[in-house]
Amino acid sequence: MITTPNAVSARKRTSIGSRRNPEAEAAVLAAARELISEKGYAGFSVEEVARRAGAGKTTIYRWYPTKADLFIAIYTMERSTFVTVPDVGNLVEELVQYTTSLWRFWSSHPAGAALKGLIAEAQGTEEALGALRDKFLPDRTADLRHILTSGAARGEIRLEEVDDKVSLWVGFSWFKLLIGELHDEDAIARVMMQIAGVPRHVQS
Amino acid sequence: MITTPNAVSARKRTSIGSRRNPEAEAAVLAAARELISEKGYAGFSVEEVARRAGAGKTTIYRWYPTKADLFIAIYTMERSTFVTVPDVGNLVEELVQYTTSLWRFWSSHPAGAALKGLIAEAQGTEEALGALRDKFLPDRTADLRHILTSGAARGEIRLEEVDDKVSLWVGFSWFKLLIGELHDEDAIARVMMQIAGVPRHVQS
Amino acid sequence: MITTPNAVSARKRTSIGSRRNPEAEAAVLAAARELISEKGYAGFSVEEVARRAGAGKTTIYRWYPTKADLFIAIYTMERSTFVTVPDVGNLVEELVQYTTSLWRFWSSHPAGAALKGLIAEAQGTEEALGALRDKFLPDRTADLRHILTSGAARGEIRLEEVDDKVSLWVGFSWFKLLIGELHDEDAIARVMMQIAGVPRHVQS
Amino acid sequence: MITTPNAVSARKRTSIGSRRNPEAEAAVLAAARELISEKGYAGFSVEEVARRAGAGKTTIYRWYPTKADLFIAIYTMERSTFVTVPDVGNLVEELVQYTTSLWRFWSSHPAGAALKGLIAEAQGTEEALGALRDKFLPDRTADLRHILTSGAARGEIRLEEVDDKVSLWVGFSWFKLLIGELHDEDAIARVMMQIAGVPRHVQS
DNA sequence: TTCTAAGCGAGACGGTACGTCTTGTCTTGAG
DNA sequence: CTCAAGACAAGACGTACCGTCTCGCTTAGAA
Repeated sequence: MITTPNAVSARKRTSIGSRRNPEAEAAVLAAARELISEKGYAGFSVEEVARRAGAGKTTIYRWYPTKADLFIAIYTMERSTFVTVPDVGNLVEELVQYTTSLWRFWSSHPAGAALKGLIAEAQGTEEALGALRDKFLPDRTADLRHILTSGAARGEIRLEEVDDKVSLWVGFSWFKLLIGELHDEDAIARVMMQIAGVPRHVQS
Repeated sequence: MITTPNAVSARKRTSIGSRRNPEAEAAVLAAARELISEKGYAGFSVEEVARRAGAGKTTIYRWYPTKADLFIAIYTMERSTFVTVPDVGNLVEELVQYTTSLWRFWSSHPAGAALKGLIAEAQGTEEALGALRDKFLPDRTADLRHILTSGAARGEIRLEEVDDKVSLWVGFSWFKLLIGELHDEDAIARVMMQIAGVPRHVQS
Repeated sequence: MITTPNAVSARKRTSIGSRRNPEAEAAVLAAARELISEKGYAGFSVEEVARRAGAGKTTIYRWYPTKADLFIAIYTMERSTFVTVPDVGNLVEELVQYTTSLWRFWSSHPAGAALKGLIAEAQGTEEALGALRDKFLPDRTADLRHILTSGAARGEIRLEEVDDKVSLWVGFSWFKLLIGELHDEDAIARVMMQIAGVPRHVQS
Repeated sequence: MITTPNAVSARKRTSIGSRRNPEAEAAVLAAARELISEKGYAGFSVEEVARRAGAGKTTIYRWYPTKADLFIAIYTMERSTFVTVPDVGNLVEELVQYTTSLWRFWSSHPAGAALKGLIAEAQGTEEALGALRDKFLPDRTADLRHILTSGAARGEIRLEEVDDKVSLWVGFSWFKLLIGELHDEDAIARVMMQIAGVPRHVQS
């Protein structure tokens, strides 16, 4: 495999003293992002990232001791930019908007592949599982939890249900992500009503 | 690495002519089962399975061209024996029983690890994804679909909702499996009510 | 196969930075030497060399992209030490001494097996053939050529004959090596006279 | 690799009872011949021969316990047809003609590759070496020996020299074969004079 | 200023696994 | 007893990554 030098990899980068070189960090992340969007989770390797970024493997391992950390970093890179939290005062509507924007984010950015990689990685090592469950999940579901809690405050659902609804929502979205059915956006509206607990006769 | 001979590996097995040797097949499956329950998805390799089973790698690849196929085989080995489909005439109750028995199956047998491995593998290769989505999933959700369809026949839910409820249920269960929270059996009852769509005031 | 640790394999060797570790190189060569003298050309595998040397296969392939290169390295390791170029001012005498010392070298060191391996390997792959013909042969026949050229300078043979005599000599020596008749040292004197072109009546 | 079925492989051949089926034998030899001329010594495998010939591997191993035996069979198949023993009453001339015809035979038929394979194989196993030295060589040098003996009878060389000259001749020819220089036919005349021992002043 | 501490690229190192290939043995079932 | 077919154990092939290590360089800030 020939190293594909590109705009990203500023060649002949070097140390800028006894602290991190943000250029190097950016190059690594960009290369990782590029690689995972090109080849997916398979075909993603630290070796190749280093090659493309023109970085030493050590440099990468210094910042991201685990592949999971790297995936999280790729994921986090852009998430906040693209996914917005709607505030329309209606639970189902908010869930639908939020889910739709997230699924589109997963589809259109390396983020989807990165999350798949993170989940897959978590099945392999205990640390990765910990990172996923205890660090990634709480952070990434904060918005969702906020939406649900607001709904509860408005009386649309009960507060005790929030946790379970989070699990349901995450499970459903991951499932669609993992089996590659993010294109099925029609399901979103139907399932969000279900999760929000809208009575049957209203759902027609 | 010294080969660890064990009960499983009937030594000095050989060909029984121009068709499969069931002994060899059994030894391979047993070794695979054992290995995945010991070391999990990481640390599972065809190489090691062959070593333990006293089988040639070719033999394994002959039957299971993909790791995914092997995971499915391990999973299928015992599933039917352990997971039974309840028939009590009440949707929530049936879902709770079914889910509980499945979660316990995942927890107590290599099956859980095998399924995690299958899902992880599916993130890596296109074939594995196909096997998971188009072969494994339809088969393995048939029982669930039956439970839901029966409930619809009794008028507990509407028939059009079945597909989405299957997705919700699978998503939820996979999620708990993937983040290692199968021990949280209390959630089952609450979430099954939610999935079944039992009105809020009844859920108390 | 249980790894047989031996004197050769300095355990727990590691990198010494971004350049070759001569210790590792030595261990590989020693293991290869040992292996070929033990098991011959068949039974020589990079895998086993790596095992014995306590080296990664990659390490070996890094230096010796082809088995042929490895054979050449083994051969070259000691050749110069053991085979000396005589200088007695008489062509036949020099050829006899040189041939005898070379045959004994082939008999008593892994070198013989290595050369046989190199020749056999060259029948299999084009690169090996190239290495043998264009790299190995010219180098290794330089001494012989020198002996013959000196003889020509003294008028014992004609200069135009040197190339053919080299071919004759190499052919004869390889032949004896390849069919395992290096013990037949009596033939040396007779054949060297023939190659040198000593008239028949003198040969009695 | 896709099996290339061809005219050679009589499909759906079967046993003709309790003795060898000459059709099968022919198919095996033809396939072997074809294979070695196509891919050379490397890329020659019993497996592939069986595939092409539509023969069972067992069948091949029954007749040719060693690869060497198979090579000899391929070689012998055509040798007698193509190489003729000249009889012109002049040693050098006979040697030149004989050598030329043999080199051309090696170049233009699978025979050359087969002989290279046989020699290479002989470096690997003791049986192959035995077959080469004790069975193949005496047979195949009978003609040459006859030529030389006749020359001795005519007084051109001495009878005691025959053995050494055979070695010289075989060594030289093998050498040219093994390093792939059979095209160098000019060398033949010069070297045959040398082997025949024609005095220098005549060689001009 | 000089020294120290860390970051950085490069890439060698011992390993492990991959999926393919070949070897020589074995058995069946048909003839 | 022969044959085609092909399963089987074994293990080598050459490639790809893993995560660790050391080198030799660069720079910033502490002494």
